[in-house]
Amino acid sequence: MIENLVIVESPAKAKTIEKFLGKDFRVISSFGHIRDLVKKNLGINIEKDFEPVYEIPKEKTKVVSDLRKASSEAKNIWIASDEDREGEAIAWHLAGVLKLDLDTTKRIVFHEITKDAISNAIVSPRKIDMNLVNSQQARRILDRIVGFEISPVLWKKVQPSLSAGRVQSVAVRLIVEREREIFSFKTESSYRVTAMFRIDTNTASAVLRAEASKRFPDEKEARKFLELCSAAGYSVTGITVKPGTRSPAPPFTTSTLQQEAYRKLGFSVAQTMAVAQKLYEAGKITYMRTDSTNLSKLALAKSREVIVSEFGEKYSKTRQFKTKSKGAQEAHEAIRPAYLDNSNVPGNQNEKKLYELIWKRTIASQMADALIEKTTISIDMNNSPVIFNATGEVIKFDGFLKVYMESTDQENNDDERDVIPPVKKGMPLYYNSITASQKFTSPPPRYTEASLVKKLEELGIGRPSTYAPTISTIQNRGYVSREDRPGEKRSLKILTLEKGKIASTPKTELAGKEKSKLFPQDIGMIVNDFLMENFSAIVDYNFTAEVEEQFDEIAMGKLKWTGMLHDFYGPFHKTIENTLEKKDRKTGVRDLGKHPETGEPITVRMGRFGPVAQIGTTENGSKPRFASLSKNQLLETITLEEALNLFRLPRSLGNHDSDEIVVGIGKFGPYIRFKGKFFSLKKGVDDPYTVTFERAIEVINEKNEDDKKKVIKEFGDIHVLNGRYGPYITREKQNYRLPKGTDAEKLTKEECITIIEKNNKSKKSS
DNA sequence: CAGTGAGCGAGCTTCCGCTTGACTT
Repeated sequence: MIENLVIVESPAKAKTIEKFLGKDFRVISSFGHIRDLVKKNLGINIEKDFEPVYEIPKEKTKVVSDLRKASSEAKNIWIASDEDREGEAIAWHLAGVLKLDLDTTKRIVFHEITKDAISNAIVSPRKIDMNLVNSQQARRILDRIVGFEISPVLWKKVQPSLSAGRVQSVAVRLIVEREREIFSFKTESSYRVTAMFRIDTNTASAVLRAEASKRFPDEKEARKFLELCSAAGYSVTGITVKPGTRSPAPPFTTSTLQQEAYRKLGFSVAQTMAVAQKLYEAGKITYMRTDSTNLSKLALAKSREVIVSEFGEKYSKTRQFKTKSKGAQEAHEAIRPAYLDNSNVPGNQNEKKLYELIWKRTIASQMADALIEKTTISIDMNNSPVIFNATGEVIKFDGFLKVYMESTDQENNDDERDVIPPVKKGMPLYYNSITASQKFTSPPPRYTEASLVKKLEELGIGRPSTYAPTISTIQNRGYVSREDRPGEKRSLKILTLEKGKIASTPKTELAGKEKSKLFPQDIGMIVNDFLMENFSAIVDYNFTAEVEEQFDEIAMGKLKWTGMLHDFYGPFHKTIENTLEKKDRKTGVRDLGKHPETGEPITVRMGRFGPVAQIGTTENGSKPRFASLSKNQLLETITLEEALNLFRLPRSLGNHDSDEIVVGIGKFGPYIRFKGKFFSLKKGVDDPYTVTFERAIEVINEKNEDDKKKVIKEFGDIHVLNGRYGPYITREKQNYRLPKGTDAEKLTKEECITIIEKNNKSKKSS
């Protein structure tokens, strides 16, 4: 039996700490919270002053029995859960479940996982802070009330199984509102003029790229200006050289790691967290769910050592960054390598890449500023007030840039900076070419998973442990979807002045191409509008910040937690009742107009099986016709013409071999149906609205030919087929893998049956 | 794999934050 027991939240942390504490201490983990509000029902006695009803969730029973056993064997128990609201509550629940005396239970916290910090903590325990615990209870209960009272209203008024919550509903709102900004955005264009000057009459001399200080609204104005340019004389009128500095970004928090891993490595938010978890469990990095940019003294000293030996003394600059995000609780360090001398680690490709990113970011944060020199040259025209500006940037000292440069969300960076050739004030310049290119304004960008996390963090909504799950939730509910869009070609004009002549070149560019962006879905927009109409206080961007202030007051002992909940619940519950009393349901219905031939009304709305278009009504006994909207069409933006088009499918192409050929659009895109079989139409090759009878037969024959090639052997209902991953056996819609090294061509019926039986056995036994 | 839109209704769904595996393909 070991006398001393320390309980922490994470098993990986337990392992590390046990090493520091030595033989007399046993360290075990609670795996986070061990007790929560009951799963079913509200779990709160509203009338009894919001008394919570707690239970130990099923999946925690084993952990709890292990904890009970360990604590009964120990003489001294330290509870070392994290130093924040949730950690304090975990400590309190532990004390309750393990029947520990609140007055004598030793509560300790580590600010960093080092031997000194841990030994110091052990000798100075405190009591559990009930004010902090109560602020957590208030947070937990408020979230439960919001989620479990609004969601059932959605089931009644919109659709079953929907959900609403303090965090997820705001995330959806951000995406819906951004989409509407994009709908209403009006693209404008103007002409930007850039000149390539040379510094003397010799055509081979150095070139200076400069941009006109004015843009021109249309082609006519641009052309007029180029004509002036053609006749103008140019001279350098000003040279300014400004020194500047650039500083490194702070070390990673969960949110910034997710953003950079997306920008630099293309990781999804969930993927980043999964890879980071692996690195953490292997002891390669510190804890990955943190809102702090702090580095331990040990890490600061070690970084300095590494930087000085790798790059030299002048590259080192020790910095401690202040955490600026709203509502940060700073229970952990920033995310950093556990051992800073390792610039890389063994592991799979993604682990290596993410580790390197973390190493570089951490090291760079402790390096010197980069020194830059920015040069601006202004060039006058002798026949126009418009001036040209050339800018160039020279890095005088690279500093932290030697290791790491933070990326931005902007995709096209027009801001090119060139090397400036030697010029003097008053010097004449001569143009090689001057170009006016049409430039279009772009709408605000759609959110990526990572930029949504950034926005939520700015608003102080959600926590490092919930960013990734929240993003999954709003996708799982069908509120938003992560998609690519091919974009559309758009034509633009370029006017070029060369040797006194202006030529016009038409060009095309791709506009609106999207990769892995979050798009709102119809149900997300309907739910959002419903919440905005009825629960505007909850989806207000400041709601979380306001309740957080009150949680802080509870934590400081200035506000009673049950009183706070009471003040919130009164008006909130009234709103719930008022909303339930309203008769109408929210279907997102839109009237598109009348059928051009029959005059029947045409509407779109959310139906039982999704968004649907409808011609006619059930009035006076007539039967309406229905058609599902296709993917990428929204109730809010579909036009009458597009809706009418939906009713043209499925359509018959006529009979072949005395069977009908039908063309339609299904779940998996456009298809041809013939003799009960489906033949996919390829995107961009065949259009289901215009495909002909002859072409359909071609598609059918091609597919049948391909299918024949797929068959290697046939024994009654057993087929040996060629699949994506090589040959396999199929029988009664079940597929069976071949043992390694089998020659599919030589298989006999008996051998096939043996393989099938073997496969079935191993499935049952496992 | 590739529809469905008559209407009723039993029984279900749902939150946010802590933490990791145990599951399946």
